[in-house]
Amino acid sequence: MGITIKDIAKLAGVSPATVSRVLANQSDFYSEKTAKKVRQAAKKLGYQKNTNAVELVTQKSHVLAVIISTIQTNAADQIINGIQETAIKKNLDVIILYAGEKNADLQKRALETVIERSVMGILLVAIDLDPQNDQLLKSANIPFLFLSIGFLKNRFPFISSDDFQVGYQATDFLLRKGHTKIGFAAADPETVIGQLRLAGYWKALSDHHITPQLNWVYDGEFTYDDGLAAMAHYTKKTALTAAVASSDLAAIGMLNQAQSQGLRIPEDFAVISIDGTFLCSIMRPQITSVTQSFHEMGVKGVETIVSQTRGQFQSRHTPIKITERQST
Amino acid sequence: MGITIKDIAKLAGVSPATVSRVLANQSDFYSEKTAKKVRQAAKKLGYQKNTNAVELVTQKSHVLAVIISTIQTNAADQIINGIQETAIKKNLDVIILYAGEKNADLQKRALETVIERSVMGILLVAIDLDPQNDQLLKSANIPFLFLSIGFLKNRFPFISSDDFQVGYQATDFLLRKGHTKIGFAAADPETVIGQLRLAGYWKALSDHHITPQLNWVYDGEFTYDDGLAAMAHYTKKTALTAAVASSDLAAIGMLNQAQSQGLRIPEDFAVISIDGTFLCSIMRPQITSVTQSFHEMGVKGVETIVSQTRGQFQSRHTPIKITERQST
DNA sequence: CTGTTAGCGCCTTCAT
DNA sequence: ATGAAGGCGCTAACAG
Repeated sequence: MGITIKDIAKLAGVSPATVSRVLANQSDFYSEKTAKKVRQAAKKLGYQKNTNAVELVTQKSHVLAVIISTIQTNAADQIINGIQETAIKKNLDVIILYAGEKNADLQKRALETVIERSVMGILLVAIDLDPQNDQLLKSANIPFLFLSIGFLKNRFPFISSDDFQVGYQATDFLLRKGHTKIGFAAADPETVIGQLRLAGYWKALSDHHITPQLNWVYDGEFTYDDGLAAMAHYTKKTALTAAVASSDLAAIGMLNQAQSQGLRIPEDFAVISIDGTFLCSIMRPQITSVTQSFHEMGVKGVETIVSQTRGQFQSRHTPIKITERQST
Repeated sequence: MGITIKDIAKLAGVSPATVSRVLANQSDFYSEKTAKKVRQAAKKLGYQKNTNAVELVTQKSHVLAVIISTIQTNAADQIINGIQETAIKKNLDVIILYAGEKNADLQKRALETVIERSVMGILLVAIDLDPQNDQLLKSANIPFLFLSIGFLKNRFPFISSDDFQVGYQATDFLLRKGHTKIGFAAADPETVIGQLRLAGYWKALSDHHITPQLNWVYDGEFTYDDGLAAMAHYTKKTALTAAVASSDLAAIGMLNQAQSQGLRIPEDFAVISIDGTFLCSIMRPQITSVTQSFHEMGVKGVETIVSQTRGQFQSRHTPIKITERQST
């Protein structure tokens, strides 16, 4: 294959060990003179270190793995940017693997890939881990952390928004705007996120002594099409004046459906979305949102992984805020 | 660290060599009986193979690396999906690395990371490689291919749309709609893509005996803000009735700017965008686009890499088509 | 400051 | 069908 330190050693007239020391910058273990010789030889030969060999012997890696579900919204980009920025500062290389959408096999495969390479840490972004993979993840003995998706009990450590608060504040905002008939659209009740947000929605309503009707909640899976369907349902079957959309894309679907039925936003119907990605600002009307701190999730995620090497991490919440735009 | 084949060998009462053969599924090299014993022991111990060791000795990898520039549009998602789907079929694992935006250092770092691990192939998606990294890429002796971004001379092999045709057909479409004063907005003249599309734009105009004025072309970098600025420029300084937007995001910027100035789309101003991602369908008005085959680029990219292991690949174009929507 | 030695975990001839 | 032995490229004591 390629050039090895032996080749360099020969050319520079030193031992492989010395070459290794120079190339690893183990300062104070060699003279500048030999160092120069070695570096020259390395460059001349076009040497590329063999990381497999290095990691095999050192039992260490400076690779941080990010396992991510198929991107639904652009939230993931922000998280990844946060990860990337922070990782660079810590001199870590990050590799990203896709694990599909609720696909246990792909999840397993991605996990195995990174575990077999004994990366120094694993960040799971927007991954709804299939329980059958729990053991695999745990037994790998590699620090890991979930981002963006939390858990009810203490299944695994995570960093996410406080999704109960997300649901609560979105609803509360609409309430304060004077709405009393408020829908909750396109969230997936099978996910922890969906459940928590729904609970927040209920609580906000109940705090205002409002009893939601059953069909105010229209389930979905956070998608554009779900938003479309939700709004069609609302206009046909309910007398709502506002709704919480489970994602930016769902909100866009709702807006488009509303528009095609001749509804004015926000006069006839107000929508607040959850996420607050750039989509909210480029749509017309611009979409009011509960804005999550995706970038910060990435930053904190890396910092947490780096901070310790063993043991469970403490789960945490990143801030959320209401960004008022034109759809409410 | 972890469990090794030696541990399994001991537990199963066989030699490490046998364990290796069983676990690598080298059929016909062992009896079913011992195989069963070995597999049982492996599972019981929670064995995870050490890929570093495997690749070190076999000098082979089944990891395909994707180096990608910071995502500007959602085109990259489609490419990655194509890559992922195809890679799975070929039993390859794919890892994705970010290389920032025109950042020679990050590019270099990403390249080194994957080269040092001697991946079996490198796909460079939307990467405008800094010339100082050319040598690194070439000398690594790893099959590679650029996706989505092409080159003028034969610098490197690539798969992309025919960007001259992209510019030509976008313009020609507007021409056939009856427009004679057509702008070309927000493309980066420093990129090959920008240059080719501009050339196509000119040619289409000249084929219709139209001489474009200098300020019909408004440079940018394919962004939303560039679209905004371009439209502001056009309405103030020109008498255009239509324009080609360099990307979906740029088109959205143009539309929003037009709307805020009270222009009707497409009656007062028509826009055709380049890319054709989902953004085109969720915007109102929906945006007519030159639609690229991003998914196919990913598929073909993997297939090409897998097809051979040495030598330069043949550059190719993937199809483009006009998708007419509401903005023209 | 530098060379020698002994592996890291695995695969792969070569024997048996 | 299985075991023993050597080595992939590199680092980390241990000597000097």
